[in-house]
Amino acid sequence: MDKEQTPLYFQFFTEVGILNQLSRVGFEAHLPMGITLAHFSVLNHLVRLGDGQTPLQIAKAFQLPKTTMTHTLSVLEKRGLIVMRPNPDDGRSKSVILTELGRTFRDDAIVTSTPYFAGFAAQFPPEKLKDVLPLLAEMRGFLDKERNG
Amino acid sequence: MDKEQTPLYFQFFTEVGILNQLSRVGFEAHLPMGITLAHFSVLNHLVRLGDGQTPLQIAKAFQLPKTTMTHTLSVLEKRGLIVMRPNPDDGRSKSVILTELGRTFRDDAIVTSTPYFAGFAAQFPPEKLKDVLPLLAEMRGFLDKERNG
DNA sequence: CCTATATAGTACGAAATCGCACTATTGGGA
DNA sequence: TCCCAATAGTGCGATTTCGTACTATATAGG
Repeated sequence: MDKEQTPLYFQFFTEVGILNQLSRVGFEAHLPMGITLAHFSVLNHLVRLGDGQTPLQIAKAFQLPKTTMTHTLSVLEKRGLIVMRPNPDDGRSKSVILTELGRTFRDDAIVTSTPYFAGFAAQFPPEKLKDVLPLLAEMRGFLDKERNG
Repeated sequence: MDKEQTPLYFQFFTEVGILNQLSRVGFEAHLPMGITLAHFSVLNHLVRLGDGQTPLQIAKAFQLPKTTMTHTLSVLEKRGLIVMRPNPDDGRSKSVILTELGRTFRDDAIVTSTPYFAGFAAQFPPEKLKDVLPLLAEMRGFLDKERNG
């Protein structure tokens, strides 16, 4: 790699970090007090891909350490948004199940945050996102592969 | 906004979050134990834009709360990478100065992390980054503006 | 000049993040 | 069958993040 290019890559990841920071804070402003993006993301993930997954599967989906997921899930369970059942297929494992409250909570959060996304969408139409999403996903895949192998 | 589009925006910000997560962990693996991306970013910022800035200026540059920056700077000072001087122009404020150790530490970190970026650069050449950087910067600007007013 | 309001930084406490070490369980050989 | 290495989850402690409230200083308006 040309040495001159290094700052460009720093800048790119810095920009990604700030974008993440800003979008997180903006979105959390539309969530009920005490609910973080991490909490919502897990609920959303379970609704989209189906519940019954193990904590480790969820942790891997977000590229987070399993201890972080243990903590997040314990908060969600304390709030009655999920329940943790023993995994019938594996005695070491658990099965994360959405409660009815968790499901409606997720749906409500999407509704209340719609204005936030609408403002953003007015400025950045879907086509623009679709242009860059494949690249971001490819980068994610590359870094993921590099991390594991 | 078309309601059908909401998941696209969720997906976009989720992808940004995971990318941030992966790049942070990957980069921190090349930093000395106990040094985080947040620490390095501040040092890098001071080298690039010049030191003598106030804590609040730095916090704003990264869109972080000033209390977070107070903590980060206290760690950097404890490690001898910066010094905090009173700001001669404003008695309420401080002036963040790089030490020689801080400067060389930053330079060394860039060197040791070069292989990490080289692998990434081989897969994603500079042109690809330059294609998306303006859009990301525009998004950052929009969210920043929305946040403040 | 004086007062009120705004601003810079910090102390503090709560929550999130995460590495390490531990337990329980599994599953693949000897 | 019996190990034993690998895996899932958690307890614990250190660090980071960040909101609230506070102190000190600056600045504008009367």
